[in-house]
Amino acid sequence: MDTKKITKIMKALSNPNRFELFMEISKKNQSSYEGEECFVYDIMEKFKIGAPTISHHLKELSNAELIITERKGKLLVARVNEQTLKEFSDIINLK
Amino acid sequence: MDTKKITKIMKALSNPNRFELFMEISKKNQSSYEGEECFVYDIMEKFKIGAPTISHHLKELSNAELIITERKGKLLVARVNEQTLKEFSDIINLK
DNA sequence: TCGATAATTCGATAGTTATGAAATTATAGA
DNA sequence: TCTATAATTTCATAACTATCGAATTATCGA
Repeated sequence: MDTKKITKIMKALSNPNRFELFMEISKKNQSSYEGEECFVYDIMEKFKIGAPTISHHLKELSNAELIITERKGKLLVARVNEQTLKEFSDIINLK
Repeated sequence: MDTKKITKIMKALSNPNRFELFMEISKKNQSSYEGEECFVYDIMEKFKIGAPTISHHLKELSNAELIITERKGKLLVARVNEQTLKEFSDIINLK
């Protein structure tokens, strides 16, 4: 994981709303939520920001490969990209 | 460590030049360099950016409490704030 | 196929940021 | 006190970003 990739992840998580959004997706991915799916529409209601902005933030998280999104009918399902997260935390620990 | 603090650190490390600057400071803090001090002036020559920009980046890293700076005569010494780095990596690992 | 709902795209805007040139400040040595 | 060097501050600017309203697209159910 090179500087470009790392800083892209950092930037994706540097906006408070986007960070909280990621945390929310991450939380829903926990085992305690097993079986349930993380629909962005549900999450969205927790935030005070509009749909276009959510869409923009999701794209940023997706571009940084922090999440993987998939459409289920009308709804969007998001889940954490464990691979990226692992590589990222490994690097942070090195320092 | 709350969202505001975390995202401030993320932002501080989201600029490639600033990230490399931090890594350089971090590297000089390793045990293999023990005894030597990390003078910003020395580091600066490795980067293609000017002194005012370095100054700006150092302030950002300092504001995020990622580094601690101290003046030694004409030169500036920088070292990693281990406390912040530890708290930060703990949080990244949680996710 | 039509209407409703979820999501995205487009266009605009206010705010932020990285950068450098020029000026200023701090410090050490002569 | 003068000079040279290291660092910071100030100012300007180009580029980027978060956000929203409006328009558009995708999908499902009737």
